[in-house]
Amino acid sequence: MPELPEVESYRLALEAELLSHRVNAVRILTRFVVAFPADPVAGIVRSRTDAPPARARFALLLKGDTVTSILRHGKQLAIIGRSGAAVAIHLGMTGRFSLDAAPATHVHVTWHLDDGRTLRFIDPRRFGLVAGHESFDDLRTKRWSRLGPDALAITPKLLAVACAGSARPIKSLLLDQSRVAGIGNIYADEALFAARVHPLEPAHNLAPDTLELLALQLRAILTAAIDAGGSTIRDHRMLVGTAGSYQNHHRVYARAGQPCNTCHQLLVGLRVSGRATVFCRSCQLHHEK
DNA sequence: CACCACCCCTGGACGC
DNA sequence: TGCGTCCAGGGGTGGT
Repeated sequence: MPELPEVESYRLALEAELLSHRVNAVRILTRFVVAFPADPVAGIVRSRTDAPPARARFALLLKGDTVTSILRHGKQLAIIGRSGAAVAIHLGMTGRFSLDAAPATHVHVTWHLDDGRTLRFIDPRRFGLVAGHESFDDLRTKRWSRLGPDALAITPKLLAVACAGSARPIKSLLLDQSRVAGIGNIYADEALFAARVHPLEPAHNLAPDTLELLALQLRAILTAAIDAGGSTIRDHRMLVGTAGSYQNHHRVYARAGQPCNTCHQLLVGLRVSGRATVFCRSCQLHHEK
């Protein structure tokens, strides 16, 4: 569920709360969600049956380190320590952070701070990942190099490059993190509606002015969603338990069968790349090149 | 390269 | 109340 706006909201909150704080201790409660790129395949997949991490590995998760910066690319975060170590965090579908002392289930990793607070990584479905890297350079090379340009900084030119030569439906392409990083099912549908683009339109058919509008709408919607603290669907919560409010601005997501806000025709649901997709048949047209 | 089925998981909604 | 079933949908893998 967390897409770029939700992850960026976490980044801003973590920046405000963690910067210049020391991590006294790190605990791994679920080895399953933790990976170290030095492991044979863990650069890509998490290490399922590994022995407990060696003591030195905890330094890669910032034990004894001081947080100096928090970065984001697409839906992934990097928490950087003064030593240079960098922790990559991918929230998957149900991952979240908590600084609450309140008890929680599905807590997998905890960072115990110098002021007594505890940062928790919580993820019921365990699709998320916490990965310790020796440096941000290592993290970027092994993890972020496979991602396309960040969606928040997308330009018509970058979007045109991403779409070039691809006959895939534009919605599939927007969801492909190696083409553009950060867009998930909610914001893909919202941006396509705002740009009046049909989700099944082959990507290479989009005319320059359509690409320009789509890039513009993507940035506008992602920015507005960040300003609203993201979308709160089900129990997604921000760092200290507050909810985002952008779900109140969704115009098509999860609204199949309801009237279009613009033309009042009933919105249509279909599946694209296995994802539930909602669009308006009269507002979102196939475009001719 | 693109698409698909399948898998990793749990919780909430819904029908009976 | 409780049980079975479906759905949510990020992303890796392996097959066609």
